Amino acid sequence: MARRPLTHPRKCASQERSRATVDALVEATARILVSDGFDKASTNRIAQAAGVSIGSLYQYYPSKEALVVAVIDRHNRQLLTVVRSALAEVAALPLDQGVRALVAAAVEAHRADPKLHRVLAEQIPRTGALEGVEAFNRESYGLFRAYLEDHRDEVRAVDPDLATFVCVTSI
Amino acid sequence: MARRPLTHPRKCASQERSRATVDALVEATARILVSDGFDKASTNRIAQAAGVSIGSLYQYYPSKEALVVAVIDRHNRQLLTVVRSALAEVAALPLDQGVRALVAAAVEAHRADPKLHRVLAEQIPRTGALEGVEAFNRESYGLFRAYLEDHRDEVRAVDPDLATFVCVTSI
DNA sequence: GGACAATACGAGCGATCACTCGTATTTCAT
DNA sequence: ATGAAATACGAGTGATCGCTCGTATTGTCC
Repeated sequence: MARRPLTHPRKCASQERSRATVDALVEATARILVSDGFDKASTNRIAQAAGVSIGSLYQYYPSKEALVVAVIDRHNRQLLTVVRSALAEVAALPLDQGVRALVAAAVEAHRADPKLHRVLAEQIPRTGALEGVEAFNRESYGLFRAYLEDHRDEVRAVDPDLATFVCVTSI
Repeated sequence: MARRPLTHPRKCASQERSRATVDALVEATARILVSDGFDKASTNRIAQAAGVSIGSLYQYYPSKEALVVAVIDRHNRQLLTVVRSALAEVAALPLDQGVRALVAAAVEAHRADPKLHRVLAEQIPRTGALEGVEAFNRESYGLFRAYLEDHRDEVRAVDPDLATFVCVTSI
């Protein structure tokens, strides 16, 4: 049977030292993905850029795909905290101002590293990291939905949140 | 000095046989680019898919990039004939109907092989095929501009053509 | 039919890839 | 202090990459 490459971390880092190693690996992976793209991001180069031996890399991630998935997860977590805090800040504002502020925040968030977002989005199908991404989308959707229902003044449809995310994502 | 890879065909095919070889190579390159993407499209596999030896491939194209450029050029030529005939068909219509028909034609044209278009667009910067693409854009722009000036009824700006192309392209 | 160019062929080269494994070093509970 | 577990290391493996080059085949012209 054709084995699809493993995409889960191999072991969790229990000591301080190894946690630093894992962080360096994920960070270096993101950096190389941005500067060179997925296929030029060889495991050897990632390890070198992270200041970590190739052996240590494979001690924590069983494949190149697993590393990319780790970057995707981290990116999702970061985005989610941004979304959460943005919605919290806006919760009390009237809807039109609130939406305006949210769009501004989203654009700002994506201006941080649009290229990373693009590269990661391209690799989602290849790595099969759909579950995590969908969880992210579900939570964002739920939060925004709650915000909308708190301000059920001028509700036209419940689609706009999705539309907004699609737009921002494709930027 | 760092040599950038050559992107021009190595020699022109003078006999019938070799023209068939070149056609098969470009066709196979397009097919593999669509199905597997740029980096999985190895020259060995392209040659095999074209039913051509690897040696013959390098007799006509000095590099993998040159092959991709050939595919881009062919794609541009095909698109240009579509644009030309669409504008010719629409020349007599009033502006609003004409634009509508043009947009429909553009969408239809891109539905033919959107994935090829996407892959090629991604490789344009890497291959430096900008000249040809810009020539294509210039000609399209010129043709559309002429159409607009023939119907200078409701002209708001001359930008719309560019905007239209950007939109359609990104689809 | 003979000579010469055009075309086609594919084994193979060096580089790089993702990845393994045996070994050295560090951490930490005892 | 000590021994086991955790961590780090990097040379090395087989596969594949882009690409070269010597050779065989086909077409053209006299």
